[in-house]
Amino acid sequence: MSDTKQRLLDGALAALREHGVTGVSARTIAAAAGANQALVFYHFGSVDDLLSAACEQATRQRVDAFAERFAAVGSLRELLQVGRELHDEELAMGNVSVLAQMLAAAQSGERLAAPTAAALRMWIDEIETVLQRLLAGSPVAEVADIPGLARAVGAAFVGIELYEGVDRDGAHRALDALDQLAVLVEVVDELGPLARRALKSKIKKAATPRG
Amino acid sequence: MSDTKQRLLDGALAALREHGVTGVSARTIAAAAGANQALVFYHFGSVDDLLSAACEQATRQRVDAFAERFAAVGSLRELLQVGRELHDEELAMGNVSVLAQMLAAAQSGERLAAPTAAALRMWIDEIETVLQRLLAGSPVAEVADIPGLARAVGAAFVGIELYEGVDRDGAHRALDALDQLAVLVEVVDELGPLARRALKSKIKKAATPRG
DNA sequence: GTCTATAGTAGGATAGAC
DNA sequence: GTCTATCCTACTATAGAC
Repeated sequence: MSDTKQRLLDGALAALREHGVTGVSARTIAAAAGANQALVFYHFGSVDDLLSAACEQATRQRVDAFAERFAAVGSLRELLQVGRELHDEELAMGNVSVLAQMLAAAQSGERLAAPTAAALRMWIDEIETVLQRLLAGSPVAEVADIPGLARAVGAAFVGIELYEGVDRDGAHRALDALDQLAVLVEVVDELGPLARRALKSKIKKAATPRG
Repeated sequence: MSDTKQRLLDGALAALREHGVTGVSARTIAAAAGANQALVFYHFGSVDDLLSAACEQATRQRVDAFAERFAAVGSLRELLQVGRELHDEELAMGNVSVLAQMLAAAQSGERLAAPTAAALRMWIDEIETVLQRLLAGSPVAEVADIPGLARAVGAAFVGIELYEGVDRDGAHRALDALDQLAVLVEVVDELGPLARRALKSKIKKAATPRG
């Protein structure tokens, strides 16, 4: 990977951070990269392709950087805690959630949809692995589709990142509330075997998955 | 409200739907409204101000249209069900979640932040009212901050809307999983008084809210 | 691979006729 | 209130020198 190409990838993220998805352009990216505007097209063909590549690479790196922490997660609260660390680090790095910006742009920019979905998928896969491990043998696994839950968690996290951008206190309060809710789920999971069996039978009766 | 002004408000939503936040402009809005481009500035001063006004008005209308349905909600599953109806209706109307697009734009467009936050707040307030009613006297209310939960739910919903734009099947699966999870929460809520008291005491011990 | 220059397009915003 | 016309800026993308 040539030095310039990498600088453009980094510049794309920087431009996304600074100007947002509405203000990103070959020119703002090149300026952030300290490179010439024409090189965007020489190396990547189009701005969208550069953004896609940058999102893919950045997400890959962030996911790898958090791999050990995900592997060490032993409870839902700890999973949420890792989520908050991720959230805080992104914030400290000045990231306005690159992924969320890309998702918004991808709603109508069809060419961005697949690369963006792939990037979000990386996070979802990590979450799915953790949930699978945490919830094995729990009543939750009896009723809920784990891959579906992982998708819900990933998407919800993106939503909260966006929310934080317009209401920091509100987002903080939301995360605290989820933390408290996680306590409840864990307590249920730690119920004695008798209570759990009763719970399971109630769940079986109540569970009528909607089509 | 003059006819043209209203057509511009509708046109702003249409342009947001069709071209996304990256493709919206005074020209695309005016085209969608069947009006002259200069009228955007005459009536609203700037594109951002028009977008803010359109988002505010549209959200107000949608919230009002769902008021009775929110009032009729009697369980968490029903709340989720109303959320899905909302989601489906937005989709059928061709809305790519106007609010999510605005949130993305608001991350770096400072002038959009406050109006967008206010619009999201309308949904959050509705959710908060419902949760307050549903969870009164439940173990959940003992541990979790209801306004915080409402914020988490609202933000999560926005995230899922965005996710749907790039992976329809994945979003559907996520919502199904949440539906199944809601069953679990309800079952907990319907536990006998004895089990509930045990739960509460466990919760009290476990609950150590993070600062 | 990197630069300058430029063509062609679209955008925000205003002035002024009607 | 609405329109035309216009200014100026910024954008994508390419051509061609180096």
